[in-house]
Amino acid sequence: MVPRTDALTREVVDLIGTVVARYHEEYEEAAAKHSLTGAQAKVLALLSREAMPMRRIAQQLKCEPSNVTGIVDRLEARGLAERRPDPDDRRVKLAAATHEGTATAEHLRESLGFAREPLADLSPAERTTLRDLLRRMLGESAP
Amino acid sequence: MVPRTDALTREVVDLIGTVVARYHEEYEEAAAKHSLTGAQAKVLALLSREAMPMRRIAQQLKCEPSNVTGIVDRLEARGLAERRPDPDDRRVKLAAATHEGTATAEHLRESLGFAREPLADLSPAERTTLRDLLRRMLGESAP
DNA sequence: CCTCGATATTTCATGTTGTCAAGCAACCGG
DNA sequence: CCGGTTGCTTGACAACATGAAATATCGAGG
Repeated sequence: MVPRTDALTREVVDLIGTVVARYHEEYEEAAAKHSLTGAQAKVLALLSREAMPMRRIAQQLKCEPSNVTGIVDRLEARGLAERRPDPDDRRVKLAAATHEGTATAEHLRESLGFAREPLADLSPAERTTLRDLLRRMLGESAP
Repeated sequence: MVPRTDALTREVVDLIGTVVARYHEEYEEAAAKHSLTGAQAKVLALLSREAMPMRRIAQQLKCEPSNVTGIVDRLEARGLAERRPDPDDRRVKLAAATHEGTATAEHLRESLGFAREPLADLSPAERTTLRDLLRRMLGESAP
């Protein structure tokens, strides 16, 4: 049993909190550079990989589908996404990134500095260690 | 130079993204259990440590001071926080957690499972390693 | 085939968070 | 005491988020 007041655990949690905060900052900042909000950037990143029904976007974002309607509306209004009918189910609308949307998502990924800057100080061996620790932390050790 | 497409770096970034997502989920969930939003919970956590001027809350949250007004308004309306005059500067209002606010913040901290659950699988030595790597990643090696 | 319940999306009402500009009160240096 | 700055609030507005109700479609059972 890990006592809640364990100084080491507390410190790690604090550090993770800092990582989370910084990640968000950079994400919002990168999105803003393309005149996107964080939510719009997230959806666009999803759609740039594959088209998907509104309902699935909501699941990924962990929010209500009615919310997604508005976000996709705004992406669509700017020509970054579009709605297509699903040939298999006429209830479903498939949201997809347009050409321009895919390009924007690409730029976004590139300008997301968090990938390189903070990790640059770590050697490959350290990065491997970090990867393994994060994996275990997230419980991906199961198979 | 670290190539952007480095598979290891990419994987670590993905893992961090997952950590960030999970952290947020749990934070919002824990806040919701006390009928608080994430922003309210964050401010309450700050205030439970020490009273501070509105302006400083805004700095910590990285948002406009006018935004903080509303959040503290809602906390105040529920008796979790209060505004006190600053004896040294009559322009300043010190926001402080009430008794009940402090108690709520305490419960919040406890119900924030992220502290223990995911780290439980790591040995103390591994946690130390993780701490050191995170520290270096965040550039705290500077002294 | 037809109806009934379930599903996918949207619309509407409402609340919270966030920005920005404008306003007021209080501080401070000359 | 005056003028500029600082701290906070207010107002208008956009985005995000939820929940309830409306619409259209699907699918299974009668």
